[in-house]
Amino acid sequence: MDINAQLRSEIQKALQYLFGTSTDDIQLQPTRPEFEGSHTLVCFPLTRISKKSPEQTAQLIGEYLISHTSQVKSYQTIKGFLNLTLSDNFWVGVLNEIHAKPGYGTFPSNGKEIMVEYSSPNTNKPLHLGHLRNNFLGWSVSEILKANGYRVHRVQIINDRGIHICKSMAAWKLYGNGETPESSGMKGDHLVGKYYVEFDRQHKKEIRDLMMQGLSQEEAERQSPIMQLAVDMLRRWEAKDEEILSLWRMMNSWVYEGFNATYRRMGVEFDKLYYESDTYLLGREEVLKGLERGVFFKKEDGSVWVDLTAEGLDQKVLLRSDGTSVYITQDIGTAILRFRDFPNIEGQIYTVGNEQEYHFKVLFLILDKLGYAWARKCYHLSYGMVDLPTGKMKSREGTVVDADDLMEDMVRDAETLTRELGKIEGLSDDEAKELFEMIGLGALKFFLLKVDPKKRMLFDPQESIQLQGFTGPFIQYTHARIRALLRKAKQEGVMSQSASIENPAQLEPAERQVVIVLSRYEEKVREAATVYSPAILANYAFELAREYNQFYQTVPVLTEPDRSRLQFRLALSAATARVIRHAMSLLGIGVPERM
RNA sequence: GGCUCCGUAGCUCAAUGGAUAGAGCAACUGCCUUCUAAGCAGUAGGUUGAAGGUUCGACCCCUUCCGGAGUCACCA
Repeated sequence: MDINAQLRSEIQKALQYLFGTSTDDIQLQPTRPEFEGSHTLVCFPLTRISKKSPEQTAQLIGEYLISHTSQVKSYQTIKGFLNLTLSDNFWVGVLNEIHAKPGYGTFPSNGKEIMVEYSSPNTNKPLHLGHLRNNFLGWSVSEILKANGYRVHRVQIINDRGIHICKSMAAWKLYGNGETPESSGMKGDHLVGKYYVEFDRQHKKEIRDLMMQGLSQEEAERQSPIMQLAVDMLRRWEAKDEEILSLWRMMNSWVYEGFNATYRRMGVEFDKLYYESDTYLLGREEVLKGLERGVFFKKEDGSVWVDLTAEGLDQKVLLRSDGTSVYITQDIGTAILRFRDFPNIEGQIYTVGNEQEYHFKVLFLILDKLGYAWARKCYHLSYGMVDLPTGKMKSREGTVVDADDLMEDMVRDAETLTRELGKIEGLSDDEAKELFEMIGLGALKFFLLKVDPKKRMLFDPQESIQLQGFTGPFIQYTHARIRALLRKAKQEGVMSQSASIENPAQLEPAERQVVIVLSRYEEKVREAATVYSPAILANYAFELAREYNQFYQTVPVLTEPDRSRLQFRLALSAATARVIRHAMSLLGIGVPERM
């Protein structure tokens, strides 16, 4: 089945036969579309072995492959490139295998477990566009790893404590008049976010007033009454003051309810949630243990540090002089707790923005220093920020794109266009609604996933609602069209009963191209996992859909009189629909039966 | 300032050190009396930020420079 591996081994045999020695460095690549063939052997590096020119080397190998293998039908050499054309017979066999393999694209269990963290929001405001990229990425990478045979645990760390939530609490206490999600009809996370914004407004106002009275900016920021209230709340929270704790629990519960609704619509789930309030103390203990063992050191003021100068970094504080935790302290605790909870995982993948690259470098080094072997298997899945045409998203400047609003907009646009195109006849209201949701979310997810995660990307709302070209809906549409075709074939009774495909005498170029693209799917699933990039599959799904559309446009299916050709085309269509569905599901995107 | 990442068509993005650097959008031209035109075919668009170097071969590796972003908190 693995065509590359087959060819590689045949080529190695050829080298052995022709030149008396071989190499593992066989450079096989897809043939460029402007040339004949499907696989290209780059022969320049082989001249060391052959002691001949690249052209001659290519020629000799080509001749050998034709006479010694069943699959290579002809070859063409251009400069040092050996382009191999495989027989149509072989390609029919390939399609047969794909067709007969329901799990094409899913690999058997490799016995390994892995943990993927994503989302991990603060609890003081609703999710935004950046969280969407994060969540879609985390979900998709999890699906990709599962398809590659891993058992995956999806988790997040919820940053539920700290000054940020106390700010929302303080503003609510002062100005909320007991407002609740029920009384206001507002989603809980948005309600709490409203008071976070309110805090900032008040804080700024108080700073202005205090500075007018002659205080410095820094003093004013600290002495502002609302800031002092928030800081006091944080102190009382750490002292387990019941009044504060119950306010904190109440407001966080509002947020969780809101988050859950957002996650539901996004289509993401988690196997286990970790809360910072549960792990920061463990982190503190671990740091203290490390201090005893001499892994860390204490400064005169009582603060605890790690020295990473030997690793090319600097010194990092782990506990403040008053003994309290900093950000990284709880991450240490969380990591250790997770490996206790899931002793069989071989590592963790942290889906976190690239602004925290330094942080994770430090974290993994610390865990390593503490003697945890798994630290070396931890990976920061670092992704680039999402920018707007107006520049960077800034919550304080109100330029943040809200996740709920955006999803709503996308679905509404999908609905408008679908109605305009008159594509909802025959659908019930529920079915239509489901379709709009699938298209809107599909467009959004695809837009965010088609770019290499590592790269920062621009989110242009105008472009994201596009449903043509390199988009999710284009691929969904291709799938729907195939399904319609297959329904009709069944209805007309032209669908073959036999499981295997008959061999048409010769393939149309468009048919052959589709099979070639289909045959590359599993290596793409592998590659996506090794580089943690859903973009690989997004690009692949697009390429497949495009290739199929070309076939669909140029080759008739249902009206084809030749029985074996008809069956081949139906099988080709069915396999394409299945691979599209599979690839899209790895992106977290559904595909419709009609649209 | 130190470190890291990024500069590819007007815009958004592709391209394991390999062929004439490819798609989508936008622009322009065609194709619905045949399986869904959210489609297909075509035209135009490039000194891959600049200059050197390594290599049979460089968007990719190395050096310098220019431009942009991130980071270097007893913030998270």
